[in-house]
Amino acid sequence: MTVTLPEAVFAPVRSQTAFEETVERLGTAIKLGLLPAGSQLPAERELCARLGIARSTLRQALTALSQSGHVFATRGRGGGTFVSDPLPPSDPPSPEMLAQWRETCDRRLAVELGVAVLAAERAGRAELDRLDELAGALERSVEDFGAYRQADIRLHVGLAEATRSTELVRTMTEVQGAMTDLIAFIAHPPQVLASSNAQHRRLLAAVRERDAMRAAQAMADHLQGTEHILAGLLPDG
Amino acid sequence: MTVTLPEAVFAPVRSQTAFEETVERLGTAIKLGLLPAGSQLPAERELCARLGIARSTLRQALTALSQSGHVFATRGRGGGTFVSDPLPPSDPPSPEMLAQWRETCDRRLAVELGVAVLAAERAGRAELDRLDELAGALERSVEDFGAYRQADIRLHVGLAEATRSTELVRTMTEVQGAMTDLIAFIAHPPQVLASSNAQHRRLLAAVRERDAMRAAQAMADHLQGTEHILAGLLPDG
DNA sequence: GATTGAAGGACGGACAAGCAAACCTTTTAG
DNA sequence: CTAAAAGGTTTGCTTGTCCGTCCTTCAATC
Repeated sequence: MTVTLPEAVFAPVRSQTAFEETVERLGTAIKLGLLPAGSQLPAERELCARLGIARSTLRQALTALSQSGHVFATRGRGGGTFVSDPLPPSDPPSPEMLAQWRETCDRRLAVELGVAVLAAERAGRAELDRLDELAGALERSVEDFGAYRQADIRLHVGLAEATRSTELVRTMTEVQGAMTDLIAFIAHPPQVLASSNAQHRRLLAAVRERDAMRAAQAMADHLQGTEHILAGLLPDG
Repeated sequence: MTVTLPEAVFAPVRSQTAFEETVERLGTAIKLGLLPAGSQLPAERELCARLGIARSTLRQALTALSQSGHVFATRGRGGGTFVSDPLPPSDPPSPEMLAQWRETCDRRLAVELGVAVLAAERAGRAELDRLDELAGALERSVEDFGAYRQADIRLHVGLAEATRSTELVRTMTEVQGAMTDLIAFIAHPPQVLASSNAQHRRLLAAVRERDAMRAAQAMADHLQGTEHILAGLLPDG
């Protein structure tokens, strides 16, 4: 029996710098609305402690984010760093981004399936109620894709939080960021969003009944929608 | 509606150095048997090019791995760097490792479910046959846990390869490395391994029939075994 | 047996990232 | 008015990484 060596072992090592990772994390959180427009970030001295980086490194990141218009700072007592309102227009997805769309969808599938199953096992009553609320908000915004997308993200991230796995929450936000870049420029007629909502409800119902596999199935159906749309628009990844 | 801010946004930034990441990658590949004992690594000058790092950095990593006894080098023409045979005894899992066991299992669940579903969609005939072979090898080694574990890893990584997603393969090897550290010191009687084998067969059958959800279910059942064992032995994560 | 080429091994200079600890400037709450 | 709390600035140091060069070893080949 021959042993096929996965070439992934010798694939390039991607060592992100602390600066890059910070820009990525905060930038994504802002674009996803996890840090709402107008809200205040923790003070620099506190934030760098929380992130485990030096203040100068954090400031580099904040400078980058302020130059791209995602954030602004005011000085003096009572000042601070705030998320811009309104946010700057998002720029079109890069060619590299588009070339990797399938990998991105695959990662998303993995995270979301895992989250669906674990949430079904672990979600508490309060969390379920909150998720239902979010689904309600979602249904009320089928006419405004920006608002819809934001509520959608909250729902998915909320589901991840219900698993009580910080790692999954982190991955989920990362993946949602990548997906947002991909789908920002795709038309989403209200009918599509409505069917998406129906899938959300089925998903939440399955989670509430602690039926992990039905939740997984609902999630898979849900994700397939986006994937088919992308497959129609983009070349194979 | 209040917005719960995921504290994951401000969680510490972990910026691994290229050196650390290389040790981790090669070390894991060796421990998992992806780089078989006795096999030769690519020449340093080639390997550093493939990994996208400087030769001095690679040498740091190789020095570390040779000091830990995972690798040795011979000089001169026809020489090279080779995986040790036999491998050094693995050291017991660190307390931090054990404290994170649940997060590790959660990550594994996500990856493996995703892999199961995608493999069911995409696995080709040849790949399926190879996976069946691996399952056969697995069944022949229920008496020797070391051999069993190695074959098990090959099967799971092989499944990941069948998805044709390099990202999933990378994550799978990473997660399998973490799992190996966790379960190395847990007794696995042949009966347990036998029932594990039955689950493998069910999984592969579902994949062959392109029944994604049955594959997911089979995988979930399979993973639950380890998780229950760990839950019995370790405090809550 | 001499030569050659391919491999690991070692060193030094240049550069960039990151850290730490100050100190400066602005603004407002009290 | 003043103290406190925030962002803004500067400086020096440490460490990781890269690149290039040269050395050493030793089997294959002529």
